[in-house]
Amino acid sequence: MQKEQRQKKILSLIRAKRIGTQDELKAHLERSGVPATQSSVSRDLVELGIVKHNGHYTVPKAAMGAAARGLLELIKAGDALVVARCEPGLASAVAVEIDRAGITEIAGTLAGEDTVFIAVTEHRAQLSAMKKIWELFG
Amino acid sequence: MQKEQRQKKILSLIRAKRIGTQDELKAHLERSGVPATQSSVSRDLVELGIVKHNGHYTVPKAAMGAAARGLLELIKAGDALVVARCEPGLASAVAVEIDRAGITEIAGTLAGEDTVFIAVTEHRAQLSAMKKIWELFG
DNA sequence: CTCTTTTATGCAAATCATTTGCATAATGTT
DNA sequence: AACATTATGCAAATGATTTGCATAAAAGAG
Repeated sequence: MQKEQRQKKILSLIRAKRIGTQDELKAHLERSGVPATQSSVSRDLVELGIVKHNGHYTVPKAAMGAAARGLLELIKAGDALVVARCEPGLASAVAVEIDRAGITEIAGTLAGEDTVFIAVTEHRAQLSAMKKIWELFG
Repeated sequence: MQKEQRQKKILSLIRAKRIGTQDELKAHLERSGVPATQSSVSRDLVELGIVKHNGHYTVPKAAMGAAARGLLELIKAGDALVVARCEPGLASAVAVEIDRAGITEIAGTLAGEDTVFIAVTEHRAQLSAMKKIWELFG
């Protein structure tokens, strides 16, 4: 699936350069080895909440919501574990928020200082749990 | 998708009647117009956390004895992990009790606030470890 | 222990959902 | 208006989940 990778690249490109059109963005993406079409770029921008302001695209605060609440990244670990990296000291807060969401495919969470282990019930649940967590913090 | 509907029916059937085998359950489902196979029923029962007790299936509720000592539920997580959900603050106590029991298929435990991760040595040990833990607290 | 019954699971096919690109419509700019 | 840019309906491609079959594993009976 290209989507996730493409959207990450879009975020970093837009933070780094001043980009004025979707075709320009498409060109940059292709130059960094990520295929793209204008259609997909258009849909990505909506999903990421990126808006055009003064003639160029910018990442709004909303897209940084997860980091603001401590969640930095989610990493798959084996078949039934997801590791959440957090800002130092915020792992418990992140874990509590995840627990409260009552996501059924999550078997349980264990928080350290800046890391949360999130056990999912089975492999097929791993991806959807990750999606739901991102939504929670989005 | 049949799955959701089938699982709902399974829950109500099991609460209403005394059902002893998966084939029996399959027959009841089909009589109420929901197609089913033993395979699917088997997988549904796991997903719903339904367990056979005294020769018939029941919707699980944490045994009183277990709850009194903090253990609320046991959940399989992937191949070699079991997650124990506990009353807030009692996870360490539960973990200590499990450790003391010296269950050989348990490789180790890690307790948080209300969650214990229980690593088992191999997949085939997962179910029997869960049984032994329930016995411990039952 | 062996035989029988019951339950679990690897695998491939079927089903269902998401993502994509194309064509083109809508919108904005000059 | 003419041109540039962005959005969207739709069908095809891709990916994920669910299912049934066949059979393995486990539990139970004798």
